[in-house]
Amino acid sequence: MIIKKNRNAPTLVDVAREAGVSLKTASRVLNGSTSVKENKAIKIREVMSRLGYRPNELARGLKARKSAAIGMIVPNLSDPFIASAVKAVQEVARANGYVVILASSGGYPDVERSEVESLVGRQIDGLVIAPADSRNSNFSDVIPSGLQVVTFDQPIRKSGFDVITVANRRITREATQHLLSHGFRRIVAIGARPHIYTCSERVAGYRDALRHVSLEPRTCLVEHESVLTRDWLSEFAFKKHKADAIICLNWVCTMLTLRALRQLGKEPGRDVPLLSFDDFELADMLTPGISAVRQPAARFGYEAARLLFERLNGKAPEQSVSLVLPTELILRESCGCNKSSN
Amino acid sequence: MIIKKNRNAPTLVDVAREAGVSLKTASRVLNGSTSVKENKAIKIREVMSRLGYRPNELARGLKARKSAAIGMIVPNLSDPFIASAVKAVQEVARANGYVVILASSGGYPDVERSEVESLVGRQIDGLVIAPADSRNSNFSDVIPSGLQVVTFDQPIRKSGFDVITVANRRITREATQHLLSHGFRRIVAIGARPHIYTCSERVAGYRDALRHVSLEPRTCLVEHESVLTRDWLSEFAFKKHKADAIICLNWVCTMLTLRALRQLGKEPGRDVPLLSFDDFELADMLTPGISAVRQPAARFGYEAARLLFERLNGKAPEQSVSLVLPTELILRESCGCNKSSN
DNA sequence: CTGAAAGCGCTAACAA
DNA sequence: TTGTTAGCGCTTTCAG
Repeated sequence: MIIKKNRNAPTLVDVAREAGVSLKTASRVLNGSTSVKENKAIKIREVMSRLGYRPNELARGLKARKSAAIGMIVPNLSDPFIASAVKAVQEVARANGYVVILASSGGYPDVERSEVESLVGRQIDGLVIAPADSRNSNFSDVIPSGLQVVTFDQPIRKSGFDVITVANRRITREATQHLLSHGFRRIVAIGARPHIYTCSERVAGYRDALRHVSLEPRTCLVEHESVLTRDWLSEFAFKKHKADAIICLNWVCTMLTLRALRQLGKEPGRDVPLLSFDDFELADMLTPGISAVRQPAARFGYEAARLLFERLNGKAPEQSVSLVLPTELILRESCGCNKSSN
Repeated sequence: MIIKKNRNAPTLVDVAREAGVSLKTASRVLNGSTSVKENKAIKIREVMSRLGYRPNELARGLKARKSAAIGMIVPNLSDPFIASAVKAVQEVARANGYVVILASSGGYPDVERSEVESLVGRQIDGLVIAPADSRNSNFSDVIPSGLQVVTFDQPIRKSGFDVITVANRRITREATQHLLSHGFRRIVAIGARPHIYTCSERVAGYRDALRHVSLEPRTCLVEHESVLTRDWLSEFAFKKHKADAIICLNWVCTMLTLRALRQLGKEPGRDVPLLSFDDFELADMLTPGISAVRQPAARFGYEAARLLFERLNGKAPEQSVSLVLPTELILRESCGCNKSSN
């Protein structure tokens, strides 16, 4: 129970003493300064490895006023889109000698805010964040002026942070138009958390497409994904809107809709044509294959991290940059394509 | 380009000065000590919030010799099983006032080792790790004696670390026996990285089952998942072993096999009965549904973190604990069950 | 109940 | 090329 006082963890002082040099000289070799006599340097390095010396990054950070750590906050790690982005950020960070502190907001602005505060307290040098809510994510006031922030997936309004997105509205319009081109007229859009940016942009794109052909939009939007059940779908998509096709506005919605449809005895894509915003593993393995809008998940992470490190290295534009990544509309069968070959 | 000297970030000294008390008194309030006159405490708190004071955790950690951070190292964030575990660990850590630094090894012991060194240098208080390789994961020598380590998914041999696993061998034996019960006789096991613990245990379980009925094992093991292509599958599983059923030994193998089968014009589960070690989203949505061994992914994370924090709080058994989590064999149709209802 | 002073491990002036 | 001397922001004896 009592923690043994480890006379452990050799410090730079130990190294210096052992090598018979001053602290500063040891520090110099640690930091790769050239101005140290080669023989001393060798000796010091030898002592370091003999003692198993590891510099204390906390102390370094305290002194240098930087931690060599970046924070990353995401709403939901279970979403493969997010997982890919995290992975990419971690890789880029590592390549830059940085470490990433990962937090998750669960999509709640208040926990997001508290996570930001926690990370700031840890003196992170930068922050990559997929905001919980474009409008209500509220932490600009706790970001110290030196801290670089890059957002992805959705922007934070009036924040001035760099942002990486896709053309949500345009691609959703195109996807909807594609569905229209198959002759469907009662296309319902299924989305969650209608107030968040990505959802509202996609809804807007969907509306654009319908309005263009003078059709009435039929949206089924839930406050929270958990509402999206079989009965809900039956009630709204079918009883109310008489859906003859469905477009799901994010990955979670697609997963839930697929399952709900099955429970209603309707085969997704066959009995009910369907298109998914967000592609996913196995989308092509379902029968029929699910047509989808594909976002470059890993690239979100790469670009966010790249941008962040450019800023940290002082080589980035003055103003905040807004990067729009390309998307792809992957046509498989569920949208109505290639029915014959099915 | 030139970083502006921010006369920013108020420190405790600023707070104390502003409140007209000594540094120590401010510190006491910060740490919730009771022995401070209420009126002073109030004043200090008021100043803190007015100044937007945030304690510098680096400095705290330096002094306290602990960072309130734990490290987590995983082989592959894209694997949903791993993602769930990470999510769970993060949640538990947050609940304990800790932060998690996430690193990924890509399955390579040498990068894993370097990540461990990096984390240790950051003075993490604990480490949760899904080792890259049970036999070759090699970093015990860089773990300071005070650092608590919990491994999951696979143990590290002779490490003495706590470990959380499932009964890989038993459940794979049972899964194989289930396949046998359907009358299949040329069941091939497809796995990757045969030297790692989970793979070899599962292969052993598979062998147990076949040996029990005097059948010859037919294993198709690749050094790396990337080898698992359509042609490879055709060559080994079918030309060589004449597979009449397949058992995939992990998620990645399942994904690749599913796809390869389709490319060979064989419908997984219909033309080739199949069972997957690792359940996955949509396993039930494929036609036929894919039967699978389900590991309690999130529980791996919860238990690992729980155990770690028990140790950090000094309330855990002296000796290292080995926890075996329950698994489930989810029978859908791909194994040969319920063909009629299909 | 409160404060002065020392120091966690490291780096950065500033000499020597 | 080297060493001495201050701190980074915080906690903590140990006196008052």
